[in-house]
Amino acid sequence: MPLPPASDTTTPAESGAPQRRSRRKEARPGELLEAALTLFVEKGFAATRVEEVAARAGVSKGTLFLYFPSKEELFKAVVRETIAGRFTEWNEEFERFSGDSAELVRYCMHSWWERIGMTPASGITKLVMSEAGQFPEIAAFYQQEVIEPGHDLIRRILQRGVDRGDFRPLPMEYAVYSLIAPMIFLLMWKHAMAPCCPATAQIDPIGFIDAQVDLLLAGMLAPNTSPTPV
Amino acid sequence: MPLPPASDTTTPAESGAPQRRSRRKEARPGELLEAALTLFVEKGFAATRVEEVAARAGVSKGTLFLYFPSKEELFKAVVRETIAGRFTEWNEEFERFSGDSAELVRYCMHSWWERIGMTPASGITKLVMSEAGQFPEIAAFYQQEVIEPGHDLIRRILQRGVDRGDFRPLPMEYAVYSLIAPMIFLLMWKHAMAPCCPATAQIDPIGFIDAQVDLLLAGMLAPNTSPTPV
Amino acid sequence: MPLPPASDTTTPAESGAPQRRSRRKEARPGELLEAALTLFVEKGFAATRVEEVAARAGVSKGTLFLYFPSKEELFKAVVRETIAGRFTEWNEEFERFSGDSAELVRYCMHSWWERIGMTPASGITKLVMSEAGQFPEIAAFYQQEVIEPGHDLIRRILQRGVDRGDFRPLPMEYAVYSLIAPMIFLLMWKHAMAPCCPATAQIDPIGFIDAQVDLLLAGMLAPNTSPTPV
Amino acid sequence: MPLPPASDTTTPAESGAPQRRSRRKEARPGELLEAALTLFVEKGFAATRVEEVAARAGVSKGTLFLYFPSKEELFKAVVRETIAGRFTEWNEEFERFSGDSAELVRYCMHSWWERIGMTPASGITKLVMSEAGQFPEIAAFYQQEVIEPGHDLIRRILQRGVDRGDFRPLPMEYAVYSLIAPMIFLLMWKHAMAPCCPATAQIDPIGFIDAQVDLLLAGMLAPNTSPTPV
DNA sequence: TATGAATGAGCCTTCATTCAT
DNA sequence: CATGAATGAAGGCTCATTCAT
Repeated sequence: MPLPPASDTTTPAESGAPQRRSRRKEARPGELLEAALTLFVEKGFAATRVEEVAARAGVSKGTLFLYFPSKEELFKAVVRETIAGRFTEWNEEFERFSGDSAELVRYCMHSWWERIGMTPASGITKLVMSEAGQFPEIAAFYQQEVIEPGHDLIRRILQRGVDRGDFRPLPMEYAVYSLIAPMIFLLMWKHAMAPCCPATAQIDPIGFIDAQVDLLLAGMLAPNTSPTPV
Repeated sequence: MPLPPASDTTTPAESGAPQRRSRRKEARPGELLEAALTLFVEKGFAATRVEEVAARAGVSKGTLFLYFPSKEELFKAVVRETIAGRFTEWNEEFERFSGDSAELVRYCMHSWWERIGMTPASGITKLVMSEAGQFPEIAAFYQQEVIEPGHDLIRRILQRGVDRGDFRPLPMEYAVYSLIAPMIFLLMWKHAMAPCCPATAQIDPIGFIDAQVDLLLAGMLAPNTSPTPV
Repeated sequence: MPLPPASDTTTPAESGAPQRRSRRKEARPGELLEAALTLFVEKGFAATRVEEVAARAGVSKGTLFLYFPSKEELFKAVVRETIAGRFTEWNEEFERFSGDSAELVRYCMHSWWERIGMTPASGITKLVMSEAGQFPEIAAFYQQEVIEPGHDLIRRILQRGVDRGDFRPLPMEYAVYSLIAPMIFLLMWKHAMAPCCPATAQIDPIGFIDAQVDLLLAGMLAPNTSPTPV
Repeated sequence: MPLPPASDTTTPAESGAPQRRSRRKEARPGELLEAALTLFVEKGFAATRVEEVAARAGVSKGTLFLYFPSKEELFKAVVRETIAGRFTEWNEEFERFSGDSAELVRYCMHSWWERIGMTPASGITKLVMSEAGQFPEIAAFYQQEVIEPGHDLIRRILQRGVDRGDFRPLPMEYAVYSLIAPMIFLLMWKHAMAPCCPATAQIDPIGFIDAQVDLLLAGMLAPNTSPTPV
């Protein structure tokens, strides 16, 4: 995973002496991208000031422009960085998987939650969707680099299920979205609505995912297969 | 309903001779809200200039501030006005419905598409989710006025199905989202990604809804119930 | 003359009540152009802040951008405005002139000094030459709209002298510059060096012009013509 | 002369094997001044970035500030270094000259063109005039070190002509400018307008100088002297 | 009420200058 | 000496908001 796993919200450079003008050319872009990710997700693109991003990364405004030629390019870099090359790994896992397709589906969904959904990277999708109108280019890029591969991976998983006789025949072009929709929904919920909603309206992600998988599998499983409980 | 029924994109010619140049004063706020809705949905809150909104409504920038004290208040008014009181009508329809629960579910989803999903009103949801971070109060309001009632309506529909023996027992707190998620997804897709995606990646809404309903019903129907074809 | 004759250095809006937010749409561009002319000439393009220009014109920074989309366009407008349509007038004067060519030449030079050289408009030439590297487009425009017409007018004057037998045959392509060069020199001197030079090094423009004309005419006059004293 | 005689545009290879990578420390300031001269002339003071100057001199930005405390001081140094002590040489040539004054004038002008006008050093004059408003002190310095001596040299040449009876009596204070003006004009033209003008508007320097000299001499020569052809 | 000229705070971006290495 | 990463003040430009008409 490109983002350091544990540095979610804290300021990155808090080790030892707080020396001004520290020279960390290698580390800077990463720190800036991380700060930008957090702030963009939190406040949106327009409402985030580059100065805030710089401050959160522990550098001055000018330094940011040393690494990214503009706020827009910073945004693009955030998107690119956060999603880069995650699918190779997943495709391989899928190829290696030898068990029941229902289990594979459930594993996939949980795995997505752990690696994307619950990490700050999940904010990226929300971000892209929110700002797509302003950055069609970024949206198209995201579609190509994330949605399309994800779509294909899920399609292959379902097709495997059908081919193995685990699942009954499915209308692939739409069935794929039966798995994607709950994830997108969860993510939008988490980033958009959850912070504004009362405790009673919160959603437990694990429960949510399990329930969606249960219901979908119940609809997809081949007739004489025994259902897969959680 | 706050939006005049026939005024999807053009200014309505409500009375016989609409007198091109007669400015109907009472209509002003409505025209401004409509213009604002369209532009906010299209470009987001920050990227929409009040001058554009005014121009699209056919008035001057100053006039806008005569009706709305600030851009933020305009935004809030757009959301408030656009989403009010749609559920009374739907609740009544639900109460009157006497057929099979599967049919009811399908009818609900299609009805949603026709009355919300395919109209500009659908943009509101996209808008609220995109700007929730900036307008928590509006998001909470939306949660209260739209999500909560919608949630309840769907819950009652599902409960009715279970009570009538149409559906097998369902984990209500999550099952509701099985219907909501595809709608939210469709709507975000339509407003965010679709405009940036190639023709091959487009989604046919009717096909999409039917497929989701099929699969979900297949998972929800009571064991010995005959399935509901499209 | 496009520039109001008497308002060279003073702030323009100093009549009666200093009411803020005065609405003077017609007057604004002129006031701004005048302020810009003065400041650009005085400090150069880069060293002049738009805010200063606005302040000198008695308006706020924002107002300037209401009339000129950018500092660069303001600069271009200054150049265009200051030189617009001066040559039609001069061409007509030339056509009407019926006297001796030597007198015509002398009249021309003095006339140039009175109408351009001694007015703030003269700063424009200095400005264009100084900033030509940065604004090739402006320089080309100036060449077309000012230098070329001026060149042609002088050429016709000289040709008239030769044709009438007032002057001996002249190498036109270069002789024209014999008149242009002293003007340009005087102007560069006035705007660049004069302010920095001791009193002993100052040049009296009238004396300078007369002396140049005397010497040049002495070289140009046809052999048997009696010389034209000052 | 401050500029190494052969280093007009390229880095000089003074010693036999110049050792591409051996950084001759003593040469640094010279290389920087040369780079700065070129860029300042080309783009003006404000539009030239110190980083560019450093890059062109093959050093880092920091190094530049090791030799010059500020951009302004760099500018002043460029002017100071480039123009110093050229007149001793010329004064000597003048003292040695024994021929006709008309020839001396023509020689002078051509000599100026070859040693200054056509070399990058000519850019200095353009530079000083363009930036005089920003650097009055530099302009005064230039006046003292270049204009004044040049002025005096020309005055002596003309006086010699008058004294020898080669020229008719001349109003010295202005006649001097009859020779200076064409040079300044040529130089401004070359550096400011020429790069922006169409081929038809270009000026051939040699032709220009000869024509100016011809005309001026025709006006200055004593009545019974035979004219000096090119 | 409606207008649109005017305002000015705010933001992105540049670049001369500094300084730890 | 040399480097180049880092700084931060400054300036162009935008746009929500005000207000005289």
